[in-house]
Amino acid sequence: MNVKHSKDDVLKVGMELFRLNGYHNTGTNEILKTAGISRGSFYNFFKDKDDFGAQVLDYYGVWSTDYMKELLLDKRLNPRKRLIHLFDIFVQGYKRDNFKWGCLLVGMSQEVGQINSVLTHSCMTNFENFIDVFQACIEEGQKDGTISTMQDARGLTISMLAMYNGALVLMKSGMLEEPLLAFRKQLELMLTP
Amino acid sequence: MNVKHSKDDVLKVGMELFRLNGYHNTGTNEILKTAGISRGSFYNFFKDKDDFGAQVLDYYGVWSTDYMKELLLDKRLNPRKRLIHLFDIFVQGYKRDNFKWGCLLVGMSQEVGQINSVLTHSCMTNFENFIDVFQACIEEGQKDGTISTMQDARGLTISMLAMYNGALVLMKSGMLEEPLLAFRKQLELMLTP
DNA sequence: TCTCAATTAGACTGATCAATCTATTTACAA
DNA sequence: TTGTAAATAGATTGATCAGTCTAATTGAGA
Repeated sequence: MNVKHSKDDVLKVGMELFRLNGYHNTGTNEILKTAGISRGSFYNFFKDKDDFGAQVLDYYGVWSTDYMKELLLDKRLNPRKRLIHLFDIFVQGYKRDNFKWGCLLVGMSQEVGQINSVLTHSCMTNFENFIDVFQACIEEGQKDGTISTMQDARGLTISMLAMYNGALVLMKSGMLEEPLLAFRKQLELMLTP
Repeated sequence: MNVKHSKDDVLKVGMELFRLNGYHNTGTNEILKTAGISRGSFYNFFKDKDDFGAQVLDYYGVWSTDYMKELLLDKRLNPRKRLIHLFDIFVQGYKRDNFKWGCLLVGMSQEVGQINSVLTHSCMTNFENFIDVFQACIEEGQKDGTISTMQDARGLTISMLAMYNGALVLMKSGMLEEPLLAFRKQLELMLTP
């Protein structure tokens, strides 16, 4: 027990550094130092930095969707309220940490050149997973009448996540809470039937 | 006339490369080679890469807002139709180039670590300029009744731009046209009174 | 035409990058 | 306890990075 430097610990460090400072802006030395492991261990765990990056993306994806599913499957609230509650919690979290965290998928997908990279593909796969989780909740809400049917479930899901991602972009650019509040307001409008 | 290698030419090259492949992922050598100038000229024009990056951001900001103003001040359409027309043209443009371009502000703001960078500040300033341009149009539409007043002008503007930025993120991640279409549909819903 | 400062060319520098390599330690099975 | 493979340490490597430096070229004013 108490395995000090497991692979997951390094992935967590990578996730945090990449979210804070970007992928290319974070060197392997910083990762090694922060995680407290040696270069030998790192390259024993991961083929190269891109492989590490892809595994960090998946780690982030699983870490996020696990938490989201927990909230989006909570039958004590109707689907619309579940969504609003989830985003409220997310916004709270960003605020608590002074808006320093970005979304890893957003950051890396923009940073990585599009052709020929493992990372681009990994970003899209994880985005699609996000969409699936939210879409299920929205479909449920559209069926029981608690969510607007003005746009089909997938379109509404993508619009909603796009607006959320964009709000995070503005937040991290220095606008802090304002875009999150605007999103919060518009979210309610777009979900309400 | 026909000044081959003006400062603006280099800025344009930087804008394109940064939009395609990101800031840290684009080396000065690639910029020099693409623009066809020497290292000496580059460092005669720009103090360092960050200074170049900041000027590229401003170049992109002016280049964009000039075009947006042209469409958003076109009195032949009502404000709501102006906005929809503008985004339709933007979407058309991205499609024409196979969705390879991202938004420079989105990309760079996520890529650059937040503390102590000229670039972060430059991103926010340019975002604020974008917001001002759109907000004026939305205010006009809210006054003449062609745009929804469910959210105040600034909040609605930020929501709209957030959703657009987020759609571009998803587009560049490999989802191509789908997020743009979802945005297009939701845009109409959120603007209509 | 001459002068001199501004611009440009491109070799060069030191720092830093991802990645490799060898030696050593650890963990575990026999 | 011993044998062996996996895991780890960390010095090292070559490539590439941003940025500097000196020499050559250009262009405008006298």
